[in-house]
Amino acid sequence: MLKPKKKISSAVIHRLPKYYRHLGELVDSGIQRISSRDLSIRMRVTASQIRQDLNHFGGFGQQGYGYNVSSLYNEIGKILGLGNAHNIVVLGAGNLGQALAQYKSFKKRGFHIIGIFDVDKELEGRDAGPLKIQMIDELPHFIESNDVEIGALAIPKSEAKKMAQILVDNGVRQIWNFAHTDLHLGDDVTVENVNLTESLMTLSFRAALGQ
Amino acid sequence: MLKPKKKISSAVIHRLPKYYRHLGELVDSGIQRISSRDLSIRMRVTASQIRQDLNHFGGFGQQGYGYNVSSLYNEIGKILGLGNAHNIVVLGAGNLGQALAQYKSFKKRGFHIIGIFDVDKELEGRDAGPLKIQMIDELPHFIESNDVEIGALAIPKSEAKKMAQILVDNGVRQIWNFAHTDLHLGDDVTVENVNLTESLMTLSFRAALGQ
DNA sequence: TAGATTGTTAATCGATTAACAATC
DNA sequence: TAGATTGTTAATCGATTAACAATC
Repeated sequence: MLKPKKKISSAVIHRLPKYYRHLGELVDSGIQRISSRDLSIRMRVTASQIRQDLNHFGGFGQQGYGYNVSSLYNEIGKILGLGNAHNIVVLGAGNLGQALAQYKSFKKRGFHIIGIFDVDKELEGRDAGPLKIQMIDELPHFIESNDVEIGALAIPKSEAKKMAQILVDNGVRQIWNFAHTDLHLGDDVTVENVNLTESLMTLSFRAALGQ
Repeated sequence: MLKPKKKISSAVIHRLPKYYRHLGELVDSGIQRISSRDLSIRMRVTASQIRQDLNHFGGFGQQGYGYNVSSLYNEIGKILGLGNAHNIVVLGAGNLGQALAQYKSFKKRGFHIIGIFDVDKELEGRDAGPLKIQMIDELPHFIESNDVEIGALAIPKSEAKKMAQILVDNGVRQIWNFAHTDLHLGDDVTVENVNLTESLMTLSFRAALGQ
């Protein structure tokens, strides 16, 4: 990964994948160069913001020309660490866990779900897409013998803290948390929360406000 | 809904459901009053921010006392519009669509998934939890005869724009978009994007940055 | 009453936008 | 070269934090 000049704000972190997505679309449509202005129109942001954001990581453009689409696409991919594979285990083989395990889009970005685990004996050995559901007590051994970077928690909040701790104790440092609770696992563990109910409440509230 | 004094920032909108969640936990644990300071410690934000946020909607506290937990919980519920039921239809009966249709937590907040639709004839009439999968051409009639507020798009991005337009044409004004594309449907339509792949990329990038 | 804690104004901080010299 | 557009500095805007008078 390219080393950023200074601290990257959360806002920039969230915009990088969007630049990547839009540039991918431009690559697909055969467009070879683009100015910050044209990209800004496409993405509905300001050109200034695009130039500021990119310059956290380096000068990828050329005065008078703009940006080479495919090379910028590749550079942002590198910044986001998409060059290497990222292995994921899913904890919880309910509907959401199974949906995650079978979601096709992750693989395109190098994220591979390589295991799905549950506590329910009933589910042991059942298929979840290409995977077989395993029992949680097999998890430590599985992590040890596979290069697991990310643990996804698709379990009730009552289980979340305990399961997260098992992941962390076995060396997983990235938690993708779908449980409705905040996890505090120490400075060296990164947690990304996805709270679908709160997302829905936000939608409904924004609509009521007319925003 | 209480009428806010001035424009509510996106940051505040996203924090309100978190206040609601934490206050709900306090209610459950039998705590009857709390100061902004104690709540700030619990939620890992500043007390100042809590007081500022709440005062967008009214003065819910009392000097020298703090906030009454259950009454603040109820007030925020009202602000978020949780008093009334919100009906949802899910478009797309793949793994994600089916997971959403069977997700238990929405109902607790008054969000009811009342229909799930797909284009695939193979799926017609199959069970998705308590619902039967219907065909998309039944959607306009379904919306007309039910009070549908929200449409959830759990479909590929190639279909998203067209399906969103069907929803909007039939009067749905809130789109919960899981497809990997931006939708621009006019000022009177509220769109909430949930891009799971981008969420994963964000997690991985933050971990690489050590944030 | 004295102590606690709010609601609100003022200060600070950080992110976004604007401007423009550098340069392809 | 002339025109276009970047990278970057400066200005603005908005959100967060601090401070404190009001008051329960």
